[in-house]
Amino acid sequence: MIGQPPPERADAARNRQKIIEVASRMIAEHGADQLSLDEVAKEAGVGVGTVYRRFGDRAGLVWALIDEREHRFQQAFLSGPPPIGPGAPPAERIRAFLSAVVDRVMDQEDLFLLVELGSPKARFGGPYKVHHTHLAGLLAQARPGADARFLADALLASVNAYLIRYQRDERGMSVEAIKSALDDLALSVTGGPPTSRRRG
Amino acid sequence: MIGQPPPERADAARNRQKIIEVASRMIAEHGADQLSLDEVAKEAGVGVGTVYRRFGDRAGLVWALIDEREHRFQQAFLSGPPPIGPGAPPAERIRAFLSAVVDRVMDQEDLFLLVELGSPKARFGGPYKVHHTHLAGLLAQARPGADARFLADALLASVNAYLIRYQRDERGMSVEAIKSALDDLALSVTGGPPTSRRRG
DNA sequence: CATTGAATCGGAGGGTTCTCCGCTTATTTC
DNA sequence: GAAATAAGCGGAGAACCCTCCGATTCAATG
Repeated sequence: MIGQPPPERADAARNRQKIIEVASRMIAEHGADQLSLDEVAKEAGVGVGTVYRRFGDRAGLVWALIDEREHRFQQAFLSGPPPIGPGAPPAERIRAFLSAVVDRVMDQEDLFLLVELGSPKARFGGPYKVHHTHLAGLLAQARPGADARFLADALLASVNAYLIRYQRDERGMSVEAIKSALDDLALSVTGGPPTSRRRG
Repeated sequence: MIGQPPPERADAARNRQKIIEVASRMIAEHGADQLSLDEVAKEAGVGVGTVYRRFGDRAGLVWALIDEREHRFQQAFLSGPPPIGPGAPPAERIRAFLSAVVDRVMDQEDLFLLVELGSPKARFGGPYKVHHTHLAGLLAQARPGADARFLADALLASVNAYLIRYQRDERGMSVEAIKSALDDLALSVTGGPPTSRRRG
């Protein structure tokens, strides 16, 4: 989403590609929390300085890996079929979106966990801004008068990778149960049944 | 809240005290993000191994510092005067509690920021469990039939230190505005006005 | 091609977190 | 007191993140 005034040099592009390949493979083999940038550099045959020049820091590299699958996800909620895409009423799109975010996070759970313990810049950068803008737009329609941007942050905070993992592993909730509870929360926020509610 | 079968030895207690003192002073002088455990150890006149034996890791030490003010806060919502303490209706206590949590986080903002980038064990340990149990209890009363424990996690996720700081510094929201929006969210969740609502 | 200057590379090194384990000390028991 | 033993101590060192900057390489130009 940012223009690159001078196009990337050939060797730089080659190295970026190689680094991403190696990092993906090492994560698949040893798990994301074992990822050492020193080792990635050595394995990719470049200096560690090159890794940092290309990706800024550890979280930057992780975002690059996340981005590979992110585009398809964004297509779905920006221009895909309802209920997540345009066409369904806002409240319904919100619920479909949140459910999809849960799946999205589970899909690359380790990577999202890593990103979330990076710097704030990393946490709220990357795809977060896109998700937030989208959700805030829908909320503004579904619940005019409320602070849509705050609510968007609050809902996204409820689907952060750490919390989901905690609820799954420590509280023994299934992913379905999490989605159901989230659905209930979204219903409340968008003006659903005030005190009773239909079954999940 | 955990029994300690063998009481702590005198030298160990002395060292714990000394380490906490030194850490508090160093944070007051240089800021929490500059806190180096090596330096704390040297300054306290103990080996770095002693620091880790006593506090487990960096986040453990930070919790110990947070705990010093935590007790007074817990008194307030467990047995203090309404609306945060017993006596007020649950929905009102929830809103008062959330507002107080925001103040609590702002009070030791740097420390909460540090804790939140520790391991999950650190994040959901310590005071978190107490806050969660309290909030879930109130939610179960205010909104029977809903998944109170999930909702408690979701609301607490909305008041995490990173998010508050982000809203304050990047979005330019005042603490009052944050509290007001949070109040709105809590009203929705506890069965407040479905779509319109009174002004914050 | 040869030149040239800007972009890129790479790895030594500073600073940090945390582990490991032989040595020391407090406390209990006789 | 002295001996026994469990707990605690401490610092060397492994592993890691990231910075810095001289050496190198690319690609545009004549």
